[in-house]
Amino acid sequence: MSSVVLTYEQDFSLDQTLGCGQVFRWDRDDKGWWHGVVGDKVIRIRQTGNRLTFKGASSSWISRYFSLDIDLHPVLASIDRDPVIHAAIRQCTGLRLIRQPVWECLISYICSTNSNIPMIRRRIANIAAQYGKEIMFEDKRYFSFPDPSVISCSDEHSITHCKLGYRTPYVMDTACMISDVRRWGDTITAQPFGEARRQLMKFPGVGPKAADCILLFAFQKYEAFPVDVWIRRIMHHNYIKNLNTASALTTKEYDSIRLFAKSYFGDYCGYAQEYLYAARNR
DNA sequence: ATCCAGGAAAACG
DNA sequence: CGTTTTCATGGA
Repeated sequence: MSSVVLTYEQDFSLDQTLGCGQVFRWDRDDKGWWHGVVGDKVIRIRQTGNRLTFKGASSSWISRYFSLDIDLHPVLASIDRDPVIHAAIRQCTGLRLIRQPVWECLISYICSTNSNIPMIRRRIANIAAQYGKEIMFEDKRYFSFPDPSVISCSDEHSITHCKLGYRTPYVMDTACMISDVRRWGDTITAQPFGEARRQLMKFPGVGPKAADCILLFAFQKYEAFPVDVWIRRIMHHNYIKNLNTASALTTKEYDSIRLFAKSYFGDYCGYAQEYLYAARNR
């Protein structure tokens, strides 16, 4: 078991960060221990005050995954522009955007459409149990998230156990597109925001919302501002009064919301989005 | 039964 | 081009 002591500048909350809905493979027990699978690692971690205690990964890995290397104060100061976002920041103190593995994040948000978080979690767990490698950790079984080639080479029948619904062909076809491209994520990382977004949206099942989530959670492109039904409501209620929320969210309205957010909150509007989302109704 | 959930694609005018 | 319908699943 290793531990690191957080400095004041790091201002980190493990519970806020893992519980806000940005990631789907972590669970918290009643004693405050979190267990999660990231890549082929199983990690056990807990926070007591300013100390993180964990096993399953190195200190440098933990620091990078949870973005502890980023000074949060100037980020939050830049988005803290009004009482609404200010209250959300105070309510969710220590929430950080983590660095997710890109391939798993891509599939996760393809699986997220028109669903609630428990359903998304179940689908991803099903995919890992069906195709991942078994990992024993403290006498319990966990499953890594499978590589693209494992899914693309599988038969059509086995994936039906994952209960992906109409998303099944999206996941299969995306796996096929990725499986023969080595380190495809590097090409996305190298692109500026707009071009990276367009390239992500070429994958079947990836529209504006999924692309923005992937850019934010896996590629650290903090100018992304994902607009889901919750964020749309929050923005309508607090920032943009003349939205017609009775009808479906069109591409034009989606862009008007995210571009407003970009100009209003600035280059870290993605952080504003996540604080507003995390503070939605708790 | 009806509606909703971190939407996207296809079909329709 | 913008708008409407369909898609599969499970919980409330």
